[in-house]
Amino acid sequence: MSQSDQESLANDQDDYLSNEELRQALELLFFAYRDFTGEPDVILANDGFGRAHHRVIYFVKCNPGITVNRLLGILKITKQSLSRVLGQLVREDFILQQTDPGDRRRRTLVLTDKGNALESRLTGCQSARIGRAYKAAGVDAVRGFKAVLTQIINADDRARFTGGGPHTD
Amino acid sequence: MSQSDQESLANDQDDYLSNEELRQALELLFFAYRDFTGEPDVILANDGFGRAHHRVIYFVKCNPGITVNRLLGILKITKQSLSRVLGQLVREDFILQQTDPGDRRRRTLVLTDKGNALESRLTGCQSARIGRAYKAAGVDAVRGFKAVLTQIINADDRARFTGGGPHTD
DNA sequence: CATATATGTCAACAACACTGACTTAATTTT
DNA sequence: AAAATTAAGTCAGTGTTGTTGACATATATG
Repeated sequence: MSQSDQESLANDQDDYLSNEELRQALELLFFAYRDFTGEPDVILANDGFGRAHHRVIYFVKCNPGITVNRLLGILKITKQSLSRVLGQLVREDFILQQTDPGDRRRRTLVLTDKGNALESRLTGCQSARIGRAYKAAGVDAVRGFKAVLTQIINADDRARFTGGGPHTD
Repeated sequence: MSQSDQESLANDQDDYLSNEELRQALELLFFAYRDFTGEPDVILANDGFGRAHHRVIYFVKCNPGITVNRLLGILKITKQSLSRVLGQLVREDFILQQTDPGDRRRRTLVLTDKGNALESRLTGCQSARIGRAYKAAGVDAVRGFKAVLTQIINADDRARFTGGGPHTD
């Protein structure tokens, strides 16, 4: 008996855990993420940027004064990958990078006015999409949406949402 | 008054539509999608494949006999991008491509046994992740999860989920 | 002073998307 | 039957985003 056959039998009792239900979830995530990122990608392309720039701008906005190392921890990419993108954003005056007075090895990052303006445009269209979806689905659905998404996230990053603040350690 | 200030005022009445709530949704989607795709990426790398191969294998599995054009419509990438990935999968015997007898311009795609085996492994770990999340969050949360994700998807693809069958036109 | 940490940089490489131009084969339309 | 359209494939070039590995510099900590 194959693994998937076993799963079918095991899940026959709970139809919300059936293979078909799970398969639908995979597709929902694929299409939702594709469309969720589609609009910002167009805006970014105008400035010669990509999705990676968006992520950096977003997390600097939410964590003003964040250091490069902490940003790497959130994004989980190599410093060489971040460096290319971050360097562009700093050179083109979207992000201000300053030496941390407390520990002069560290560089703190904040958005410039230019960076804030771009961040607003990017997050604006994503927020609008989510807002429309939230409104159409209703407040109870939103609770479920967040509960399931939180559980999908790996345990080590889940605390960022179940706990209190941003928690970027 | 800035755009975001206007939004704040407009949304102060519904706290589930506040800027902070929407911002949290953006992050949930980012982290959930990152971790959702993390495990399959490792498996794919063993075969020298990437996420694009996964998507092709997945949609061929769910739509056996699908044509190249319909696959392009689902993935929304260029035929040159698909060609590279699909060509590899056909050459390495994960996908069987045959001329459609009804319209000999068309090529129909199905997974080989080898392709089915890989698909099971890939979808298996994603299904397991979703299954755990569903079980932990509960059946009511799942209903909300699907309702919100469906609304996030662009209207033209939303019918794939609100309606009956796969509907890949 | 030695070691560890934070950051940056150079080089090479791979996956995956894009545009644009062109070809071949088969079907449909006129 | 000729013309137009559709389905699929190919070649060439480009850009974003990630990777590994090696190395450099400044600062902090032991």
